[in-house]
Amino acid sequence: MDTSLTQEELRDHIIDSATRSFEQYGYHGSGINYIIAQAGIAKTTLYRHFKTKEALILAAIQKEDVKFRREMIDYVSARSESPREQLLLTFDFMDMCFKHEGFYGCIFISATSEFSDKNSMIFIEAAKHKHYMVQYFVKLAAEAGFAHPKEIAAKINVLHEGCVAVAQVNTYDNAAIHAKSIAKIFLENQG
Amino acid sequence: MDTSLTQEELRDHIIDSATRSFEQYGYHGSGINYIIAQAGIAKTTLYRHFKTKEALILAAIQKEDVKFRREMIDYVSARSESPREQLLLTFDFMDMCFKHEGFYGCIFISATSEFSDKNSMIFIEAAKHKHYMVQYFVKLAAEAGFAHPKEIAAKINVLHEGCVAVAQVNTYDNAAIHAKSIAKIFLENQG
DNA sequence: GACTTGCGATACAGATCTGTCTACAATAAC
DNA sequence: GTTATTGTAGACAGATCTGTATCGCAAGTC
Repeated sequence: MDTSLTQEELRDHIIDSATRSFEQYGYHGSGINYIIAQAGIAKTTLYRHFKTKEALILAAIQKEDVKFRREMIDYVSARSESPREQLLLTFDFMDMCFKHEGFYGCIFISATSEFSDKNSMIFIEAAKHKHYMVQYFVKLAAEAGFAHPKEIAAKINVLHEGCVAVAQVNTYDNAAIHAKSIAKIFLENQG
Repeated sequence: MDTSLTQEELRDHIIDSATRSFEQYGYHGSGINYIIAQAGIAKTTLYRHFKTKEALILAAIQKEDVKFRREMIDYVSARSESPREQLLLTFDFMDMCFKHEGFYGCIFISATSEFSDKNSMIFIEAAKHKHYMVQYFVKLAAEAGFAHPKEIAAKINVLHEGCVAVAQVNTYDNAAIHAKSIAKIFLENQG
């Protein structure tokens, strides 16, 4: 690295750099040597902060979970106070994500693809993120006064996952906008 | 292998065996040695049929594309002659897929995750499958008489991708049934 | 019966992977 | 000044990966 960083900052820098690599090349496709080259650090440094590659992956997933949800919540909270509106605004947030250069898909879905053993730590952490996402949708649906917030949330979640997958394959498909318009129609038909 | 197979049958057997491995462990996670052990063949045999691992992956993707779409079309065609009904029946087909033991997610999405370079043959072949899927939805939507079949198809596609991703993380979520009920409401509101 | 073809088994080459080790520099604490 | 800590640089071990080469066997063809 270049200039003075605290241990915490350096650790974050390693995670961020590794995350970009995981996004682009997947977990198995991202070698330790490549990761440290991208981060500009020595191998010793990486292994001082993370005992194994799996520990690095877990840290990356956990950090991305917190970051993604915080950014999403900030985005929608800044634009509306209505829970129902917020449910729909999450799709605008997704749309913004897709247009970012460096978007290659959902690293949590990728994690469950590459580590399909449902007892593995990596699968569990990735699934945890998806669970938190649904919980957030449940909260908004309940606040919006829908009769069956869990069901609403599960369906909003299907639309979210769907637009991510479509955007991953076909970047310029307005997948999030499509998902939003479906969500709108769907919510309007819930009474 | 055990008994007499034609070259074509053996080739198919290798592809099927490799596909199961790719589904469970991903492409980078499936080593050649593991694949041949699972297939019960010699390494020489594999490399006689496929020049490289990439060629094997491409063959697996192409075969799965044809197989999946044929099975889906057969499934819905056998159950209804109404294009509109068929659009909805695709979700029942997905539900059936998810309940199969050995379902680990969509190998086409996994392919685009692990090989994100949009110029790579693997990405292109995987994207081709998704394109064929949308084409099929367009055809059904047009036959059903919807005014904007392409838009309908794109949205049905979002629901498809969504329920696959949800099912991959949480197998017992009735994701396909949720997607179907959204699709139903959505189609009813298209006039 | 000789020859060809396809497959199994396995040794092997060469690359790459994860993770450890040693050596050295810079900085802060005492 | 000494010592502990944290970093860089990179050699290295050992495993694993892709792909090739060699050998033997079985079956079909001439």
